[in-house]
Amino acid sequence: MSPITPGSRTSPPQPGNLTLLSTDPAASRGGRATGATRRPAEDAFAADGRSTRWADHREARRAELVRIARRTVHHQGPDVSMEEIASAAGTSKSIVYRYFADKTGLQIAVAEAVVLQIQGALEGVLRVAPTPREGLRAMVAVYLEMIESSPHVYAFVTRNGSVESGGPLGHFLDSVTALVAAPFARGLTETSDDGRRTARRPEAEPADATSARIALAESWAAGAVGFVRGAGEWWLAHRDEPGSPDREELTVQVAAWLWAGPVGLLARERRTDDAHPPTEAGTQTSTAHTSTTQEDR
Amino acid sequence: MSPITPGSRTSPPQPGNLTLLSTDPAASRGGRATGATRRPAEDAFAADGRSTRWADHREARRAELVRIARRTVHHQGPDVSMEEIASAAGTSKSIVYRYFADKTGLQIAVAEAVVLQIQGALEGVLRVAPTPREGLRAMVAVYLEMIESSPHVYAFVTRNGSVESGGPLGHFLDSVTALVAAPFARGLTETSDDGRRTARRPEAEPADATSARIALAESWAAGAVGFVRGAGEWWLAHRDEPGSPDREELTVQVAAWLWAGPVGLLARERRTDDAHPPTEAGTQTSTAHTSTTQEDR
DNA sequence: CCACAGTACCTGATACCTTCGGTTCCGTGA
DNA sequence: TCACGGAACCGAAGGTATCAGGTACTGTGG
Repeated sequence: MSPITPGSRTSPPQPGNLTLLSTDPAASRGGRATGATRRPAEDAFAADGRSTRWADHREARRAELVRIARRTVHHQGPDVSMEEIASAAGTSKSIVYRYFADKTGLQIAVAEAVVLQIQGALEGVLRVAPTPREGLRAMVAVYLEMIESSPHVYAFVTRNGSVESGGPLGHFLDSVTALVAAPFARGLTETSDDGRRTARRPEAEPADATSARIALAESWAAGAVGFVRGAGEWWLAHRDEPGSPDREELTVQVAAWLWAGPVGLLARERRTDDAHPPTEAGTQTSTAHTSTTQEDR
Repeated sequence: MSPITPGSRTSPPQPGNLTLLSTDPAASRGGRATGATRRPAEDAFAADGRSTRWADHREARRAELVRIARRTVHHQGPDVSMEEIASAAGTSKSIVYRYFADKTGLQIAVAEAVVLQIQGALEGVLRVAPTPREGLRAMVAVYLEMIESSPHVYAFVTRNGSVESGGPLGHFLDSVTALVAAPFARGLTETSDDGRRTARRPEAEPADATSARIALAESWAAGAVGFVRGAGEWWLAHRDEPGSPDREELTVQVAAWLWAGPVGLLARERRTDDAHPPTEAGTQTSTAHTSTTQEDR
């Protein structure tokens, strides 16, 4: 492959922002020299053209590498080495390492691309049928479609390389969780389950209650994503066995479960008791206290 | 540590069978010389004393290594190398590799130990309060207790090394899923949600309907485990933030969600419609068909 | 105003280091 | 003779260093 000269201005610098969910601290691992730190455009000094001239080229090249990595993973499986990816890109490892700090950086970049695509698909569906019920079903559908259409990329993106990558889940699942939590948290405050606004708690809510409600939404979202993940991976492994549902059946089933669970429960308890915090502690709160693990023996 | 000579008969050879869920194909990876293949007791030849002499020593040593590995992971984190584990055991890598085929074999063995422990704790709780509702709560509680008391071991056991390890989930999650699916599948056929027997479909059910019901139970179990996993890992990462619930609150919440979801849904639809398959396809079945991923571009 | 030297950055390659999973070999002891 | 146990060894993979180019921007002298 001939070297891409910066003057050629090959492709437009990739749609929207790749920094979705940039609040994540480890997102900075994505690229070592993305330019956000040393771009002199906002600097006091005038922009040195020798520095700025590579900006869009870098972006394009990086996106290209992400694309190639994704394709390679799709074909070769999630265990591809960096050398394989580099040679698939017609270059050598050092180039890849120039754009991504390490392998998890590349993984994060691929995950961001996939999340962006999921987000797009989701928005497309929701623009057609914007009921919350349908939104949930669309999320499940999109997730399962993705998992089926490219299980290798899914595995690559889902896998968490080491512990020290911020959260315990990979960034992909984190992003998806945030994607799911946002409308749910909104619905938790504003809308009822039939889509009509009810103006719950319009004002004068203590701050800790707010954060508790947000935490509630996030924990549910994490669990819901986990549910879809678990059911999806189970299905991926068992879908050839007799009696296993096909994707659409599973989609409907999982969406129904999730819908009947938290959303319906919240709607029900809101209908009956509003001041009561939504822990639904109807049963006793005594934990098992079985002291399950004694690792230190 | 002094070498354990085979005649010493140190510890009893670990309670019950370690071959829990031995239907799993990759469970044979657990140990290269566990004896299932070359134990001469069932062989045509008479038991050679020189061979049988080591049998219990092997078992004890293996269990000891599992214990040490677990302890080491608990302290050093899930990224310990085999050499670290070996030196923690006061020996060298080759010994470890004599008892475990590879690192995932060791991982599986540790996972089996943990699952065994979870199972024991679960049975203890259920012997006290054997209602299904309480069973679900106990499962969630045990899982979250484990995840909290030793996140490193949890991470070690949960992580799936490569793709070619049978299922996409690690054996730990597979085992836990089976653990959860079993009572649920039983309850799906026999008991109602209030614990009274209803004798549903006593006979003359087509075989495919049976397998479909089993698949339904398993998919729900996989999803439920995923839900607990997702919520638990989210909680592990966010529990220090304001508004986050403590473990007991989360336990109650998650159990309520899961209970209200599938179990309540099944109970509800059983109450209304029995012949109708439990997909609850009240809404339209048209999938999104957004064709989310095009990896091959 | 313009050519030329210098500079800043990129590309691509090869060799190298380190870590770690896994294997081989050999001595030893019951 | 058999298994044990240690230590050296191997190969793969992530990641780094350094090299030789190459191209466009910048400044300065004629």
